Amino acid sequence: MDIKSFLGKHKLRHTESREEILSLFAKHNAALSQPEIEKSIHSCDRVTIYRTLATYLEKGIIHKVLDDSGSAKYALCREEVCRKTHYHSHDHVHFKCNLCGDTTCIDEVYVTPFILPEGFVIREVNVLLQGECIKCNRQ
Amino acid sequence: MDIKSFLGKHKLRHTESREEILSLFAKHNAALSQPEIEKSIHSCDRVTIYRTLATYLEKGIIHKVLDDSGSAKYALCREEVCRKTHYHSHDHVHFKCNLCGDTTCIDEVYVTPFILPEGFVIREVNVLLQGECIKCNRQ
DNA sequence: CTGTGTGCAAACACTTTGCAGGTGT
DNA sequence: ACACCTGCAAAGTGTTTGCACACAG
Repeated sequence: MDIKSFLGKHKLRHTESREEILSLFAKHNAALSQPEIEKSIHSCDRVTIYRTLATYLEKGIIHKVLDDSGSAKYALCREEVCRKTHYHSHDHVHFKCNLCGDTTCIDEVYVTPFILPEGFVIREVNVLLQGECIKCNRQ
Repeated sequence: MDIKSFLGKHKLRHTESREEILSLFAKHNAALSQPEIEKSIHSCDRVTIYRTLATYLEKGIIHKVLDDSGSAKYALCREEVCRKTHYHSHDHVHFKCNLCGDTTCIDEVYVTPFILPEGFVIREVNVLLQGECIKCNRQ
């Protein structure tokens, strides 16, 4: 899918920074943080990366991924997920490998709904599994 | 339970900072971050709080609580939980209220085991539910 | 007395903000 | 042409480290 028209669909201007950051997300399977993006992309300023992430987050193009690494990580929203519900319900599982450090979205795993005591309202569900991923286990 | 002997049991010296920080955790139901502890305790240095948290974490007295607030939060381990398994398996649910900002441990809710594709090994399960808590909903 | 804990200073890492100038449409 | 995007500088916030001194056991 063409990035230029994708950005247009979200009423965003097509710029080099946005193109590069978005295609970096598309290439990478794992969630990315600003510091990680900065290491891969040298053509734009650090602040631009922060602002682009904020913009993409606002437009529902990426979502925040919980992580204990100290810096916020983000991952591309699957088109289907974003279309399904208006309130971004990213109720899928994230897996963080303690060996390679990658955090990836696992879409195949079903999250059993949580039942809380009456009075609680759940708006968002975040599941982070930590352990060793299939890639590291094979090496 | 007496804090002095509790610390002794973990082979830790009894000091004023440790006493204060531990009793703050005991008093509070919600998870605490270093900045929050610093606001409550003025008798010790900021760095001492970080180091005490690191020590308690190492000894399994507290555990890390996932949160999107930008600063790491910690909560007391329930005695029973820590005794049950040697590898701290804090497979309980955390609930963060978007109104009051408190993150609390919900021990009553059962977490259905997650089944991942072969090759993945799960060492830790973290569930963070976000929404509105019972306290805020009633006001 | 000895090893551990603490305070202070400083550095480091991540993130946000203001402003002037550049660019996409 | 205009609104929006970017770079630079600076400041704000959270966290770690080194070293000398203090104190618990």
